[in-house]
Amino acid sequence: MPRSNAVTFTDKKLGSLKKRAEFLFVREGQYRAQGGIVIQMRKNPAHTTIRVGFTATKKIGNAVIRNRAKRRLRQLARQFLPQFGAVGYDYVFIARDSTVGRDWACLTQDTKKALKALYVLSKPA
RNA sequence: UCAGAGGGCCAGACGGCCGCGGGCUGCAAGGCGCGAGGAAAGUCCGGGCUCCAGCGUAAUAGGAUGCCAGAUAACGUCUGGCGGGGGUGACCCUAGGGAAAGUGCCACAGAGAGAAGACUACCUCUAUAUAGGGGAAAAGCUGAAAGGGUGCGGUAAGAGCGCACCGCGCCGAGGGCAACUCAGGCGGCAAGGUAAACCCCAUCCGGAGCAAAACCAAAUAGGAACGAUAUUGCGCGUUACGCCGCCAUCGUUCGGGUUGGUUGCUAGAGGCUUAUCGUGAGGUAAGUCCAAGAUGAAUGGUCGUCACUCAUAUUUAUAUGGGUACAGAACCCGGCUUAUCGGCCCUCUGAUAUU
Repeated sequence: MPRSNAVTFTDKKLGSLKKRAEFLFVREGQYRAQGGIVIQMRKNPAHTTIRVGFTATKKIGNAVIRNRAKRRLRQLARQFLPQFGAVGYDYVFIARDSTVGRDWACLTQDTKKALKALYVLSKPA
């Protein structure tokens, strides 16, 4: 059976990062911290789709807090990555202390600004 | 009404919009239905299940448990009872076997601390205003603890020295399955305490865990299986005995570690209702229901209305703002422990008021 993320996606469906090695790979790329969110990005020549992963460390809180933060990040990714993400890049969304408590409207603005800034970096002159 | 004791339950509700993970159905588009907890937590006990060359019997070491009876698959859990302690009471607490098997410890103070003791005070004798001898455990002092308590008799002064009551120890008819209880009798009353100190006794216990384990696909060797020959003791298992297994050579066949996927994976010591047996934990029978299954890991995001509650303001009913815990399944059950905003219900006890 072929690996699901090896299939060439033509729609806007997002792939996901699953291995620790993949997260470490993205960490070496560009990053942008904005308000209640940190986004990392790196070009991955092996894929022609947008892939995304989520990180919430123990520094943020217990399991309930971390899961809640990841759900909000996942919701943000669904809303904005198909529109503002760069194809062929891997993204990692990292939760901060303020991710859970921050107003949802502010969080969406943070995400849009961060993604736009990173999109510019993905198209070097 | 106030104060308190025991037990049970809930864990904000509803609706838009946008989404997620399984299942069923459909050629497809889609449709239908399901989707966190009382602790899912800590991983502290007990099981099921899976694997590990072991299995049976016995023993050693180690660990756990420790009044009695019962419940249960099992337990260190639960139920009922007994003993001890606390409370006016409802009720609560209790590791509660053995100290004449042995070892250790009991500081300091104090005259004396375990077959105790004479410092002061007391009684008495001898010389005589002080010293010495004797009696004595009643008073003082010390201490956590001073070798039964109170009263009467008794005496030089005293003392279980004698007696009564209380306490204690031993025996014990009768009651109880048992722990134990107890009518009565006997003994003048003891060489203490500590075993969540070592220890002794009784009972129980193999280890690792779903990242267990099985299968499929890809890719590769030091291996694995079967058959034949060889038959020595060695190795594995904590040890001994018994049974069994492995071992060297040849031939044939198949293929580790790792990665991905599938199974394990949710119908079970299952929930609910009724009947019945039992003081109860629970047992039995009938009916009925199917209730998450992810794997960088779904069960959500956001907005609105209402509910509860807190603060502030005042027109005492509204406005504004805040809050609505602890916490997230990861193979599954039975418990224990810990965390928890706010609220509701039931039963019982004491006090006060009224009738």
